[in-house]
Amino acid sequence: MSKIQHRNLYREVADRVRDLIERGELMPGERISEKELCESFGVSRTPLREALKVLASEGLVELLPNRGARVMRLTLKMVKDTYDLMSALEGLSGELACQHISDKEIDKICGLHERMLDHYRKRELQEYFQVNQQIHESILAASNNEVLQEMYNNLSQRVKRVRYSKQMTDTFWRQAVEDHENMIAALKKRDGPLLGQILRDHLCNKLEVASLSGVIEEEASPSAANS
Amino acid sequence: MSKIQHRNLYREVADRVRDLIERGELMPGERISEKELCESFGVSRTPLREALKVLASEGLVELLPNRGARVMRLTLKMVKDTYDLMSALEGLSGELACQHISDKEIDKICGLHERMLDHYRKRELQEYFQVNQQIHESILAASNNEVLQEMYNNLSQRVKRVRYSKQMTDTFWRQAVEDHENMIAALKKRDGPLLGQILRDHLCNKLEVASLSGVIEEEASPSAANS
DNA sequence: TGGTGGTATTATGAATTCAAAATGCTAAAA
DNA sequence: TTTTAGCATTTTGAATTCATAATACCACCA
Repeated sequence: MSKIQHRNLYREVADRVRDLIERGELMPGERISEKELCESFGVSRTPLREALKVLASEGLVELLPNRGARVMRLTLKMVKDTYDLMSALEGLSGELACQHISDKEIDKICGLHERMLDHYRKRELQEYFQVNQQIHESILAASNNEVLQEMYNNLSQRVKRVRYSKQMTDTFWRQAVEDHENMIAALKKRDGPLLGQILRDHLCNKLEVASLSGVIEEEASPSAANS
Repeated sequence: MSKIQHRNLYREVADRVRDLIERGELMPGERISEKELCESFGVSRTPLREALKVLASEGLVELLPNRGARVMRLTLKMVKDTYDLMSALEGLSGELACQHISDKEIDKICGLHERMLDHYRKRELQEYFQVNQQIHESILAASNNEVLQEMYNNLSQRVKRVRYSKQMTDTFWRQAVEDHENMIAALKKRDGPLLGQILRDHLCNKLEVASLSGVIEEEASPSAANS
């Protein structure tokens, strides 16, 4: 029996705004007009304002007192810092996963790994990333630590909108796949410390950061803030 | 020149409620009556409700749709999970600190370390914990990663109210001090991976968890929820 | 006596209203 | 021509009001 979802308006609104930010319809630094959004959602200002408060404490939105809200702007440093954090959390997730994971779950992840290898061999970058992400998500889920999952998802949400333009060089890609081979081995042995180490050092995140150096505006470029 | 603090009511209110929770004037599971709090703060319901939304997404408060707010109840598992997370974050903070920390800051931490040792020798538990905490905070600050600091502080806030009744056995205490000796050594060498490792495994957190097993109600004991 | 149904009360959710701050515009002065 | 003062407009902050869901209470019935 599935739970009855008492959805309040402010939750609904928060989800919608989150979505707008994620898909880039609200750009970083862009002013969020309460009036405009209220009209497009067909709600009054109260639930919208409540939603904005929530999004602010999630780090997606910036509230300037008496001057409204704007989509949080990501500096290169913030993104780097966030990825560092995510690596550490992934490390922990691996360590914990080894303590809790069932044989069946390991099998499932191995299956994903095989599929990933397949996409690697066929050089299907898009599909590769997708399965790759599923593997990391599975490990995170196996950690059996909900606080960890909540935090990781929050961080991931923050940087989601800059997740594109991942150009893999051949050497990087090979190294990443090698990391995954080692991960699977550690997982099968249920060697938590080892899996943790591998995940913390896994260069997938590091790579993304590296490839970002051009994509994000560095520090406050005042012009980008306006309108 | 210090920034002008445009403090909105909802921030003020959130701080006040956070404080009430931290100091145990609002107990876990206790119903939060909007009317009552509004009257005691002398504000209308709007800013209070906004504050509650924020506190909810900070994990301090639980919002039951159409049924009001209550102080988040901590299960033993949640606290354990949170401490696991905090250890991982401390590990990261150590790793990063080694990359950024100045000689002067290292000196400062060494000074704190000496003071801590002194309290250890004199068996001044209270003072020991205080200086101990300052050391960890200094390392966190030296990490130069604000996202990390924000997240650590949030987690710390969540479990603050169960931070008491730390009874140290002699062996534990000695081990903890030994850890600190190694930490200082790693810090002086600026050996990030080593300091990270030590901090992740530092049994201070593990100890606290262990000592909690009796303190917190395990899982939903329905009676504790009411009134 | 225990349980069910229905009404009254209370508390929450959301819209509206009122107040205050910020912004934009025009005009006057340096 | 540029700057600044002052007013009008817009936008945000907070209180109030209205609507709706939850709770408490009581009578009625088995």
